[in-house]
Amino acid sequence: MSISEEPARPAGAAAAHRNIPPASLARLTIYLRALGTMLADGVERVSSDELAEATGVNSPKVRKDLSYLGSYGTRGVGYEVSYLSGHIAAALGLTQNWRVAIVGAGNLGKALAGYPGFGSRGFEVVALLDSDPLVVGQEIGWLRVSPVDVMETVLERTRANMAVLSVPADVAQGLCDRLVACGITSILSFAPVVLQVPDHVQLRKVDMATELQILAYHAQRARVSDIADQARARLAE
Amino acid sequence: MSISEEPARPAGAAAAHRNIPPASLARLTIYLRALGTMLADGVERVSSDELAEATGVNSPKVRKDLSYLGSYGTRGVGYEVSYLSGHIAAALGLTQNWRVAIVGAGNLGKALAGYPGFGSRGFEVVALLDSDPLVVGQEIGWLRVSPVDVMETVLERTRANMAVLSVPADVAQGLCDRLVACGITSILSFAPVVLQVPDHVQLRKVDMATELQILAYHAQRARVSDIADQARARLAE
DNA sequence: GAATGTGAACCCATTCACAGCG
DNA sequence: CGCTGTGAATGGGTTCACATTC
Repeated sequence: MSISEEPARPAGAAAAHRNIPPASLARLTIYLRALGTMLADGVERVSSDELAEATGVNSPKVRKDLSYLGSYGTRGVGYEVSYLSGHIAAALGLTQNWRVAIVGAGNLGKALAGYPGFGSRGFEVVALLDSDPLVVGQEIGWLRVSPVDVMETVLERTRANMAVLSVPADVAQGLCDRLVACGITSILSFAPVVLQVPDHVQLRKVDMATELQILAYHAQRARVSDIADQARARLAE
Repeated sequence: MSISEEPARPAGAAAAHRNIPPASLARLTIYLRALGTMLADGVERVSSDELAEATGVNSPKVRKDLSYLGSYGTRGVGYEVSYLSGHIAAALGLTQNWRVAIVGAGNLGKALAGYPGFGSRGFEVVALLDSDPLVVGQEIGWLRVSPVDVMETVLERTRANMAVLSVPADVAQGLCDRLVACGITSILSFAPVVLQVPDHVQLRKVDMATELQILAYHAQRARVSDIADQARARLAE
């Protein structure tokens, strides 16, 4: 609850303007990354055209997306990189620190724990959990893998407020339930199953099988079209 | 080209009905997985309601999605699991075998190579490539890691027709270009950068940073709403 | 002059209700 | 009678043009 509802905000709320459409939200994270590299390169100003070029979207879309946050540009000039970057980060809620627990320290969990852009933007991995006795106790980066048995204790001690599930499909729902019971309300799952969570919990899924199958569909279509093209070409002779 | 065009198909094409809307396409892969586990459980028939329940969508949506493939259900009864499963697989182009090259054999690449549901549905990992001399030569599953230097040779020998990019951001575009030059037209990238590819290449991106930031946005909004709720509650007293 | 910000038009996706069929 | 399949209505996202501002 309280998500997806918009009960006529009493106005005057500091950050968090009107709610951002999901499609725009996803793109804002991309703009943010592009702005980050520009900032690192010492670029000071950017136009919607340039930002569009860098992120692979078109410029009206960029402007519309940015307009959901408010007017942070200068007409005739463009956007100041650091200023815009800061405002997007604030709108996304990246000014506070998010403490992430990674459940499942297999290859995927290890890869995620070592993910560079992770620590940077307000995210910190505070716990790594696994059920395998051979993995428990291993040091990954600055962290030691804890046993999942004591997940509840670890989550409380580390005050984690987000979780990543990188475990096999058959144990995902059980662990997900335990995370929810611990009060975690933001979960990113890599497990190839549909997970059930209460309404107040935000669950996002990354699914490689889905992605590959979508690619397969398009590749197949391209092949079929090619064959059709060839057939037409032959007929045209 | 030839993708996203629909030049009045001359009718009579075997598989590949009219093109499936992207949103439906993504869900079809989920139905397919659910049907797979049902099949394994010996379930023979399923209704749109049950399939909806299992996949977390609503039943009219399920029916509409399935209707894009044609009429494979029986009114008053439901769908035969194996029959429907087969038709979805065919529509997605999973009847042929896709040979996937994984570029980048770090933790992520290794995790992907070992991904279980991978080999199952028409996908086979045929090559694993890395630039690190310490990683090259390692055996992961049934595969030996090859040096990226000879990527072109390996791709040709293995007749790979799909690629997964699991490499750091700064080398992703270069490797992507080389994949395209090799004739690869389907690429799944895990690198946190915007990649430029020609129109005829299908590129999909999985981006953990984006996912976490979207979660952060919602979590922050929930928090803000909660505070607002509390304020309202206090005022109401 | 140049580029932002936005209302209006357009297009795709979801929802709904119900006709059609076993 | 039950459940599928689908047109029609609704809602959200994208595109476009242009008024607006520096």
